[in-house]
Amino acid sequence: MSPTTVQFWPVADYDLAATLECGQAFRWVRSGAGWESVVGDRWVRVEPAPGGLRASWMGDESGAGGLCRHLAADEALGPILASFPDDAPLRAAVARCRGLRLLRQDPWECLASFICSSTKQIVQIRQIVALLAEGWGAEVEAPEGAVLRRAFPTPEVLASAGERALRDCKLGFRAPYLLDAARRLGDGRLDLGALNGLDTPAARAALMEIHGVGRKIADCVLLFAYGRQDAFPIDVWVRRALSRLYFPRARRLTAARLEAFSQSHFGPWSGYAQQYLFHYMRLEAGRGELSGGPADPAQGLEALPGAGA
DNA sequence: AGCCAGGACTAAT
DNA sequence: ATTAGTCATGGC
Repeated sequence: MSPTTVQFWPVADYDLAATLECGQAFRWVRSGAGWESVVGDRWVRVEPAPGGLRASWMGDESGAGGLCRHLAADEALGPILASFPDDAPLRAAVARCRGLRLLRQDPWECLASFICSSTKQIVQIRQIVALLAEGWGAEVEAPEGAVLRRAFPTPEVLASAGERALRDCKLGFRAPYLLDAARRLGDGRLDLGALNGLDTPAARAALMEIHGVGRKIADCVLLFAYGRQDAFPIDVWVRRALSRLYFPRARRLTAARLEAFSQSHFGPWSGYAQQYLFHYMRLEAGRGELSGGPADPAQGLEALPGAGA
């Protein structure tokens, strides 16, 4: 059995490695010259091709539009990068990972994944998400030799999973958090579709009603699943980037100060700028080792350009 | 062996 | 309104 549909999308400025391995999504695995995953209920493979991307998947052509939008291969990146403030940190970040794009993810999968993410390394988040899919995901049609063959579990099936079973997926103290989210979707206390009709502060507040979802995780969901560019997740890496690159002399930076700066400095595509800074910081500090992270994050940052340079 | 990880919650100032 | 302690787990 082999993929039944192959599609080419012409697109400039698309870096698959940066896009699929920058820590916004956790179910893409390298496969030869490309990557494979399960998007929705469809097994998918994507690889770079001259002048664009080549995608293949199981099933007919009906999924083409959705997959193209999911990958943000229908969006021109040039105007986005041109909107960034012309400062040294962003020039360096864009030079390092130009072609990184923000995916348009499924809200539930994104929310559940980032609930699993708190104080976890990206490699561990990937492992947790894989265990959840193996345990409760529906099988999908996949070619011979495919690594991923299950969809991400629905909220209904996870709501019925016991906390004990979830803890066995390395979730630890996050297990009841994930259960709370799944149950709120199941009984209608939270409607992820309805968030589209809310402004970002209201949508953020709705997400933060979930036990285990604070400002940072809510902003990840708003940016990665809802495309809200006014969501600017500040985690340890982004905090490090803002402190080191934009406030090198400040002794103590409050969260409120960083938030105000993030909202005022980066322009209409600030969410994109955030992800460029995040990925750039990890590339530099980790010297290319994306999965494990650096032994000493403080090392190797002296050469990074600051805003005043 | 000790520190860190795409945090958030709770209780105590 | 800030701050410390706590929560699992694994990589380095």
